[in-house]
Amino acid sequence: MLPYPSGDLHVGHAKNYTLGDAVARMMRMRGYNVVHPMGWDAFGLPAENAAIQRGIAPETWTRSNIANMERQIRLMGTGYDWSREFATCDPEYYRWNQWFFLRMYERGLAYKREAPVNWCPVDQTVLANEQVEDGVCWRCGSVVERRKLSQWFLKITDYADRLLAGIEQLDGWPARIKTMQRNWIGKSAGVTFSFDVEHLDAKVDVYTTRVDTIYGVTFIALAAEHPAVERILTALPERRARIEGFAAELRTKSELERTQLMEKTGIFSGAYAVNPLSREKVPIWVTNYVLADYGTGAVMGVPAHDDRDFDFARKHGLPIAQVIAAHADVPDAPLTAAFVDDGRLVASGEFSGMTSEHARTAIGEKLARMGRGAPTINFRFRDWLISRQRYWGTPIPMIYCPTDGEVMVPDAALPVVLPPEVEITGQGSPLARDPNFMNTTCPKCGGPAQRDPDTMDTFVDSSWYYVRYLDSHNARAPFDGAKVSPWMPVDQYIGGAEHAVMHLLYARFFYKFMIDQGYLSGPDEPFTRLFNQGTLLRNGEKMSKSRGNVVGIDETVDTHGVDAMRLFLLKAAPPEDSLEWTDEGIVGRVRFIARVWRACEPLAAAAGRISTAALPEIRGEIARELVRAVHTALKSGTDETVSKRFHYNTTTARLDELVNLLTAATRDPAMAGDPAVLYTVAMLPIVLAPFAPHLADELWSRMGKPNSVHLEPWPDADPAALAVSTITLVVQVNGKVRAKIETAPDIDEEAAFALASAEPPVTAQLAGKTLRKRIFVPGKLLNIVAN
RNA sequence: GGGGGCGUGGCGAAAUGGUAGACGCAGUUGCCUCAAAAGCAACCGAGUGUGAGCUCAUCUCGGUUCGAGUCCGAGCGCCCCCA
Repeated sequence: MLPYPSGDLHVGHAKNYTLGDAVARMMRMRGYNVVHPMGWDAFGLPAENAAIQRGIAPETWTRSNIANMERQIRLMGTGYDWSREFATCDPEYYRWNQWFFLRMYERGLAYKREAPVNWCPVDQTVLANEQVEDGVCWRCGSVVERRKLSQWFLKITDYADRLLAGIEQLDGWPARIKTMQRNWIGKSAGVTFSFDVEHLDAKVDVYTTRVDTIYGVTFIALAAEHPAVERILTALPERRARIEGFAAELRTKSELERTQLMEKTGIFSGAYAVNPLSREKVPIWVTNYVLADYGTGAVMGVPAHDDRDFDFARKHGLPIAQVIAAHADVPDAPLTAAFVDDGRLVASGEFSGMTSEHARTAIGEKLARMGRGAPTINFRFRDWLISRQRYWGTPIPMIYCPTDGEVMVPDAALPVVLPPEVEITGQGSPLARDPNFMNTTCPKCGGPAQRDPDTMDTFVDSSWYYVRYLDSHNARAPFDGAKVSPWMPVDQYIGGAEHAVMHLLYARFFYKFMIDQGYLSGPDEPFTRLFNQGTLLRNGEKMSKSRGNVVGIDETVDTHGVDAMRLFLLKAAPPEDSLEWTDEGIVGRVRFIARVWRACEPLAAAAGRISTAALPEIRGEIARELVRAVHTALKSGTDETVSKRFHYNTTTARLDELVNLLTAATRDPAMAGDPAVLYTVAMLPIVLAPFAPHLADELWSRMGKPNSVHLEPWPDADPAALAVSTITLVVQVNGKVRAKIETAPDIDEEAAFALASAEPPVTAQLAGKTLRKRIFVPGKLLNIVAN
């Protein structure tokens, strides 16, 4: 885990930690070597906001939050290995962010370019595409603006094919996360080809996946920022004022407004393009719904076969030419909506009559022979923009020299340390205002030079931390490949679905890079299994500070105790579901703990003297049921862990049944001193250990055991203990239950039928009917079919 | 619009083609107590019957099957992702 140290934890956080802790404890008890580390994703905006609002230095604020959160996480009884702890704001950690950046720079995977970027006006910084959700900032929710700035990017698109192909190997990941990643990467196969602009020595490249609709092009839509716009305006100066006005208005709009909210509008540029196949002249429009940095920034408008183009053509009175039909004949009725399915080509010259699929190949080849186009693979996602105009992050280790230009900070000069005393106002880049930081010397020529004033996206920090945990204190390298490789990949990753296309994509990219560079060896996917936890709700809403519905860990532990909190979080719902917090529900777990205590504590000393290596002597039915309940609970815990289903809500139900039986037995004078009772008391701490670690260890110590119960193995259930002497055989007539017979588990069909035939309800149902068939499920059911 | 998931008592849920509602919360009753709390015990889907029981019941309608909460198809509703 690498949580953000927000300061004060609520029971929603506890839900996540509790499941991981139960799994880790269970695996450890089952004999595995488990690394279960904890550290801090410590850089990020809230620390700067605290500095602005309360005048506390980001480092001070962060360190005090870490201290408090560590206290709370320890309070929860989690078994983390604290010797591996680090915070990403430690220079010993972030120097390796800088080191990775430089290695990527050397290989052309980190580059600087001016581009229209997402700008959050509230957080005063740029955002990566993954961090813009429905056009708003993922962190503060304000509408994101477009700005053109010079920024650092990591070339994640170089890994697009491998990131996509790798998803197929991730059998242990939820299908929905894999689908989200596939959609985000958004690979499409199409054709890029060019239209000539009439009377101008200019071309407009378009990319399309539907080149089969090329004869239906009735206009070309350009982004306002497209370079051809300027060429056209130079040739047609009388249009300049209107088009520049339109473009200027657009620049202030966000991507969200332009692509989804605003009506699709545009303005005729005055120029025409020539369809390379049909030689038809089509008008070129400047529009608001084509984005400059997506594809080629130009779209061929095919109103008959694209929804957006259809809307646009309707509004501006452009022709709608149908060139694909469900059948091979030309339709006579005009379209009332775009026909977006594949079909047969009509009115498409030599290609008429072909299927869409066939035509896409044929037309693509023709355009290629004409030297006008080429098949193109396009990806929806773009390179990862990592520059942030903020203070509390990893400084970008680059220097700008008037003579030598862009120069890397030499490895020996790392880390570039964040200066402690910087004024943070929330306006502009804080580091840019600090001359002591900014002014440096060029590593090449020794002359005066400037540092990069930006810091890295904090998702860089979390892209490789899981490897650092395996060699946390290495001062010479991010980690020693020989030391970490045997442990990687991570067997079980637990987290929420909110990371589907941010952290989980970045981390996969980073890991592939690390494998490629030989920093460590093994398969190039970092997380074998991923488990998505459901969210914790309160009054039907996600628990969060901003909604004001938080239930704190400290107050919950004060009132009800840690183990009760853990047990409730595990019991109330399966872990992948959302869970509604109720103050009444936890009371049930407090009662459970009290019942365990009342039943076990008086017998602990005696129980501590018996051996649990073998099953106890069974002296009666109560004893048999008790021992069976112990092993049923063991089996449930094992099954849920081995299957990776982690439905410990059902395991806690088995614990309830066990304790209910034990309570009854301890109140029964006939059971006083019974070996099965003592055996149950002795085994209970073991089956409780992963879930209620404090209660388990306290009982264990009352049993006189010198070591912790958490060093004990979790035994496999003993089949002899699970065996039953009688079963309930269900008797059905025509599929309906008519009788239940207590009988021996190994009863055969004939004997079962004989018994069933003696049951009055069965006889009544069979009266006057002919037997057709018998279905016998040994040990379970007999179904008699008759009519 | 496309793709995916979900729909079970008053509530959280269980049941991976074989007794629907385990376990817990809330509730009802009894024991204990001067009394209350706690604890312990019993009940706790609906209808009907004195009762053993019978009938109905897992969003709706179909289908497959000896048997469907579970598998298949259509619809309704909610949630998520992509447009």
